[in-house]
Amino acid sequence: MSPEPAATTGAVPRVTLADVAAHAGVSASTASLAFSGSGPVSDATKERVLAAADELGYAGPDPRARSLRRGRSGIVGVVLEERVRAAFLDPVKIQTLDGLAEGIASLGAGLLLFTDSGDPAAPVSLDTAPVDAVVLIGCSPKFFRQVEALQRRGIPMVAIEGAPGGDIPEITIDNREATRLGAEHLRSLGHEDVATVTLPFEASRARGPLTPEIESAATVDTAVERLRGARDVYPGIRAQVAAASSIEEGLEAGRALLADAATRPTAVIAQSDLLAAGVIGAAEELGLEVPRDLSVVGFDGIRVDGLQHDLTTLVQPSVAKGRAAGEAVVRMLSGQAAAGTDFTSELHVGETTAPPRA
Amino acid sequence: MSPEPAATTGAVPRVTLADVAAHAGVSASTASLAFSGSGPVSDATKERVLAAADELGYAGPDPRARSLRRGRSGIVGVVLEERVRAAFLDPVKIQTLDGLAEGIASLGAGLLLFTDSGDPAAPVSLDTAPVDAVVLIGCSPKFFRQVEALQRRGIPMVAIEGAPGGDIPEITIDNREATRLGAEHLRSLGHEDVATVTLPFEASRARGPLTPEIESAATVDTAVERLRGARDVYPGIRAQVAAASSIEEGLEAGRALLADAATRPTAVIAQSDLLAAGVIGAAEELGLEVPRDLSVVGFDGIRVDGLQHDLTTLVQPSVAKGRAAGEAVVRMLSGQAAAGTDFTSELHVGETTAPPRA
DNA sequence: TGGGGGGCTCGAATCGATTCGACCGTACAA
DNA sequence: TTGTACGGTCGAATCGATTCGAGCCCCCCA
Repeated sequence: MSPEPAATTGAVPRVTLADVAAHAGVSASTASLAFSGSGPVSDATKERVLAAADELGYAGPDPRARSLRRGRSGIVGVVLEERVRAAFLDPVKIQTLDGLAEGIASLGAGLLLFTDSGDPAAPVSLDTAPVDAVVLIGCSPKFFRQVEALQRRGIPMVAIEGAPGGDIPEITIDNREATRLGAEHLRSLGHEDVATVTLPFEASRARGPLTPEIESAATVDTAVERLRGARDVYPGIRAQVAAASSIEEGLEAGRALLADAATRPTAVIAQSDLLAAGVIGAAEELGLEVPRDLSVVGFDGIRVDGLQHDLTTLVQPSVAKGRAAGEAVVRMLSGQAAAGTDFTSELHVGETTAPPRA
Repeated sequence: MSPEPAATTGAVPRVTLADVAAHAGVSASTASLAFSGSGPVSDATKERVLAAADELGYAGPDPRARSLRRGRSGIVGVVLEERVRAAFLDPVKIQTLDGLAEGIASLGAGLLLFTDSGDPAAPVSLDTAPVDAVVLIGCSPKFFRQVEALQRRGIPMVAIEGAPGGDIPEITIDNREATRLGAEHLRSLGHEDVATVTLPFEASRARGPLTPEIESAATVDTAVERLRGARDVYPGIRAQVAAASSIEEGLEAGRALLADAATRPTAVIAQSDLLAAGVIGAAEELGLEVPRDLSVVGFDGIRVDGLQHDLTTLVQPSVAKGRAAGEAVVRMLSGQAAAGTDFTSELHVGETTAPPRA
């Protein structure tokens, strides 16, 4: 389009605001005012500056310089402690992220993803990134070092489901109480022999029956709390640990629990809807009908893509959690204090639970 | 831990490198050297500086200032033209993102997510963010204005599947040829009556039979190219447009195509594996057996969570695409030119295709 | 006609760190 | 002993924009 000789990539002589100002015959300060819009600049001047910018091919103020001066970068960091691939397989996390994006919308900030593992030798980490605030989603205490550094720098932080340590507002849900609700629902239907499929208890993500060792080495509160809730009603409940929250893992766990007709439970409490969908799949493989032969309770209240059943589940406000975190961030950035929030989940009784077969 | 009187959030008097230097009794330049590590600084001095930093609670160089001076922010922007929620429902995009993260690993950069829609009034947009490079994933030409601004600023860009305009290296796959391969596979099996389920043709995402109007208004190359490939073999192929790439949508489309036994095709080419899974589901609802009564070909080669079949599909290198984009970015940032890449997909013959029923 | 009050514009300081070239002293080689 | 080379340190310039306070000019009103 432009008649310029298409500069080679790399050695572009950058145009600065000062150049534009000179070209327009005004001072740099005036030019700056013209760009930021609101300042007291006459329309004529503003136009002249804009025209000069256009002529010189100026693309607007350099974000780096602007952020240094303003002290704000317009970026909110999100820490996920998993690789991208793993993190985004979980619909709840995605919804939470979506809510977060909504919550910080008023900031007009972007979300900077961190999926590193807290490795202090990582090339870029939380503490070398120009973030205005940080939201930790499901993070373990191993981030403590970085969290501390950010606190020293006065960068607001909020945690969603996970205790990274430090004095950080936490957005949580009633994992234990909610699961208890689900368990009570099963008991009220008459179930006595109930099993549970749990989320991973720690980052290594082993799969198999729950052992005391696994339980005592737990770093993921969510799994622990939901298990507690189940135990509140069924103290000796049999538990099978999944390696992740997925249908696939639910299938595995379901097969393990249901294979033996003699020890087969009449109901399963899955710690996530994906796991529940897998358990249902496993039941169907074995020719069992849900809920006639097996009741299944999930957790999350997401719509599992492709699942035909209306799942009985504990609907948690996953989007709201993200939004609350976002709003807390906004509040903290405006200098106010922010407290955490504890959300409650609701039992949705669908068509996957029924009284046990007589 | 520290005996300081826990400053209130908000009004933290920030410690700067200059303060640290003064406290350590060295100049700011030396202190800087001590932090960046590699400079010629005696061990004694370095230690002294670090100790001073520790005493003062200095959390390391301010990323904003550093990025201004260095001209690099350590951030790579990713544009998705959808909301977070929608973008991450697509496993291919996630894998691509994962590959991208891998590809830029050597930069040690974070990924800054943009999901805005190219709205020029959006508060934060691509051109006000401190990014070193930008990767556009599946973006339409409506980003042109911003793309232009970034080019003026000399910020390297790479596009994956999508033509945002401008002179940008593109990472693509052989959508047309690959689909043709799948179609030829069906023809070689003897199929004559084949239908296809397509991805959306534009952002509005209407659902239903493909009409010439929809086709001529298309902005999504992927859908168009894959349709062409199918037509290369079956010129008059009946097409049903899905509103998104999901099992749910595949179910809908499958029902529409298969409902009427009289017009029922013997095979379906789905433009994604999720759609294929849905079509299979729809077939099973109708009591059809795959592949005996219906052959189904997918596209992507992802593992559909929960799908029991070994899907016949066109396996595309989704992770490699991301990685290639990442590597191109790295190359461009080091001043070299980078060209696009056209990847090829491979036909994986699974258990969802067979000769049509005699 | 003089004084007051806006509306615009400008100069200069500032954000915080990095980096280049200069400088200094010491140790080693000639 | 003188020259040289080098490791270590420092000053000052620089990155590019924002912002505060001062100053200027013009208009309006008394």
